[in-house]
Amino acid sequence: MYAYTSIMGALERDLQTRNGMLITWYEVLIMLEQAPGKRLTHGALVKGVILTRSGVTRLVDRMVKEGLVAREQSTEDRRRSYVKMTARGRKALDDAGPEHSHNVYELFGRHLKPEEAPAVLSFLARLLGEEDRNAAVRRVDNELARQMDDSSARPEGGG
Amino acid sequence: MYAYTSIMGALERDLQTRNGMLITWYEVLIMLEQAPGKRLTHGALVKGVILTRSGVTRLVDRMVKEGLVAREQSTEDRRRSYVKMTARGRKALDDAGPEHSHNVYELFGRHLKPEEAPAVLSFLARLLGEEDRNAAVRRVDNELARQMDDSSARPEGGG
DNA sequence: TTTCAACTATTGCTCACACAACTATTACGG
DNA sequence: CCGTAATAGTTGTGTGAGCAATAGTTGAAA
Repeated sequence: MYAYTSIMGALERDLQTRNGMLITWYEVLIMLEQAPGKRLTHGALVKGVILTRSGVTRLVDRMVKEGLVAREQSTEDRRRSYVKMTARGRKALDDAGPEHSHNVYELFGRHLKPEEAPAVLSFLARLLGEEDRNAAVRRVDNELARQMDDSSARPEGGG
Repeated sequence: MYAYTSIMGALERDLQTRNGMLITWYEVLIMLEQAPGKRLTHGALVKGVILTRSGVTRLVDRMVKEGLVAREQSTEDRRRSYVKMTARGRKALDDAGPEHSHNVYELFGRHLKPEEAPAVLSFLARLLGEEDRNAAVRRVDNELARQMDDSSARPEGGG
């Protein structure tokens, strides 16, 4: 078990470096896309991504530098600053999507047999359900389910 | 799914910071304990821990500094240096063991229903089986199984 | 209005890690 | 024996992250 988490960390690292797109960036872009108004505060990102406030500040810094997102101060509450996707970010997301799905499939979906899926998914859901990461869990669940579908429809794993 | 790996990373971080004992240190100590002659080369550690050579060098550096392990040059091959557990490391391992088991149980075992265990474990085994981390996988499997036993015998999760 | 607490984001500092270049040693082929 | 490759470990450098301290903003109470 001590190895369990380390291994997951390693897989995460694999995912990060396989393409140019880092998984954290991808996560942020996905969150922004799904957000009402296509924008989120740092605080909202902190809840969705597994980072501290400072981590989010710097993550957003890097993404701004790459032109993927832009900051925009809130007019109602000047403590807040919204993070918005740029056209460039939009494009990056579109480009990375298929590749990312492919990686996910390669790493996970390919090994997840249909008859195991319910057990694995419900285990993961319970595992994470008690944390304040419910949104993330739901997304995991959704995407894994989608991967399962894809894997039968298109065994090459693209998407 | 993009969230999946990040979440695992977060859990890893939890495990690391919950006690004084970092999970990587614990892993090294466990490996040393199980090793024939209670000693391992850096190379062997690289295979077991999820780190590069340089990472292991520095990890061992830190552990040496804390007095948990000691380096010892091989006489047959002077490129090699063995890492050996010290008495202090031995004690640290004994102290951390129960706490660690408790954490593992809290984080994982508690959520793993017996009827789900086979699916979850075999999924994880396949997931990781193709990598060159077979040893780690086997340990995961063993320890998870043990956790399952413990959880029925002593629901408080101690070890 | 001033003051104070709560909140949002940023910055300084340090850490653990990867990558790549390096040193030292050993194995192999001539 | 010498030179070349292969191996084991170390070190320089850069990066992403957390923690703690900080600045600025808001709301509420005196």
